[in-house]
Amino acid sequence: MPPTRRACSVPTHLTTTTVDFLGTVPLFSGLSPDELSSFAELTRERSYPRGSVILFENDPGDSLFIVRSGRVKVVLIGEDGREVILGVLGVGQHFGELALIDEQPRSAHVIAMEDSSLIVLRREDFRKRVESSPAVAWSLLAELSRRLRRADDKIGGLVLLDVPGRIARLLLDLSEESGSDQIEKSLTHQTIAQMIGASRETVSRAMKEFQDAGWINVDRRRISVGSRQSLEQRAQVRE
Amino acid sequence: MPPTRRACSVPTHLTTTTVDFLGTVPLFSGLSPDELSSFAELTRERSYPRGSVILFENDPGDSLFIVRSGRVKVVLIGEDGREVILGVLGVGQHFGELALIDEQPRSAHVIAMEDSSLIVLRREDFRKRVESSPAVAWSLLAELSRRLRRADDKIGGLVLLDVPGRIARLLLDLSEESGSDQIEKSLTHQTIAQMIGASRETVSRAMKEFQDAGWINVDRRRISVGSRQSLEQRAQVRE
DNA sequence: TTACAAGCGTGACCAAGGTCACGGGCGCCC
DNA sequence: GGGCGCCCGTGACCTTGGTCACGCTTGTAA
Repeated sequence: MPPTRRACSVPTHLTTTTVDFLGTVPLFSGLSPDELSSFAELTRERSYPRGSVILFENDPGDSLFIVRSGRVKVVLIGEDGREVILGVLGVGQHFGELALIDEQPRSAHVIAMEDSSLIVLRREDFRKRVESSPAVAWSLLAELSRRLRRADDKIGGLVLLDVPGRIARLLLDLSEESGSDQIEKSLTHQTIAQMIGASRETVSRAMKEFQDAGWINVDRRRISVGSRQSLEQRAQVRE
Repeated sequence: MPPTRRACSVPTHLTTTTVDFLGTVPLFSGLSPDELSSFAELTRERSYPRGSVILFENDPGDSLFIVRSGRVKVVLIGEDGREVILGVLGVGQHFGELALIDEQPRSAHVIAMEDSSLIVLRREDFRKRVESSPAVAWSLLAELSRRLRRADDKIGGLVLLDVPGRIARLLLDLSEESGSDQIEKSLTHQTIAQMIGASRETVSRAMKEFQDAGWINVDRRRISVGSRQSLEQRAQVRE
């Protein structure tokens, strides 16, 4: 699947379109055009080729990033090299707020999954904005809340569900996110495995069962949900 | 271990002491005495006996709670009855913000581990404060960040570490929290098991090994860390 | 077209850890 | 003091799922 590369945009700093783009970012919904453009001025744009590391765990880090194009993953890496994917962020989503709020070092690596272009904001600039604009503070709270819920969910899933259950839950989440039975992004079994804490092989076997049961359909690496209900049931704790 | 029950406080509404107490809560650090007392007026206080459920997962929920005395646990419960402890909150800590920020239903149960007394704030009252006081918004952001980091850590631990590793990490966290090698609260193996997603028996065996190795000392259910370094090493991924 | 790299399917094997079943210690309340 | 309720220690099993080792498919590049 080809990386979403637009003919137009190369690193040159195109202030006008940046403003427009920022207007579409949920974090900044509720800002007036004026506020938006004053924001946009503080902004830099950087591109990262697929596979490049955007930030490292334990770096001090003092910037906020917003995905302008492409897709990035947030991962933990064990010393043996195994990866755990904490999240996948697409266009309009942001990361790096934590280090920026509490001044702790970065808590995970972030890696570009496709060629990606990111908007960068420095701590002090961002901080001032947040403090002076309750709307931004509130969206930020809302976003962190959402992530915290997801994280807690994930913990619950890891402890209470077996691997097929976790896959079922993941698929339901993804389809909900895309708003249809189709899951937008094509995912490899390897990636799924890293998202739910399992091995590639086990995912393969479970996915096959789901297909055979008719709960999902897979066509050229694109998954769609057949029977939401069966999946939901499978995603429940059983005894 | 006896529940911390003070001779003084029964449900009567003692505004003065409430203000003093709120002043010690991290969430409200940075508020002027005036602001504090106007806050205190919006407040109710309730007591919960040990074991009682303070709030249920999926309840709509529109209040914020602050622990005034006692201790509560945040838990997920599978339909087979297994419990996962997401966190344990002590005096001065708060819960219930999420439902209050994003208006989603509660994401977990909260249960009193000891007889506890809680301060309750209603959504609208709290919301107004947050919006008008950047300091509170900022502490809230900081607290959510902290929790998010911990949650992500926990996810990493669940996927990358074996049971002894997770215990080691937990012990290190707890001792850090208490600021000494002694771990304040006495924990049963059962509780530890639920905190790290393991069975009581496995915890028993692992703890015994740690003792035999001299990494920890246990005296009448009170744990203290002997060799921090060995624990740290055990809490790393190994191959 | 061939060639090569990713990704997938599957079988065989193994081990971490869950489950069950006890027995024993310790504190508490009658 | 006797009984009861918790907690902990430990052995015997068994299941889930990780690991290894292949070989097959498919998509992409020369």
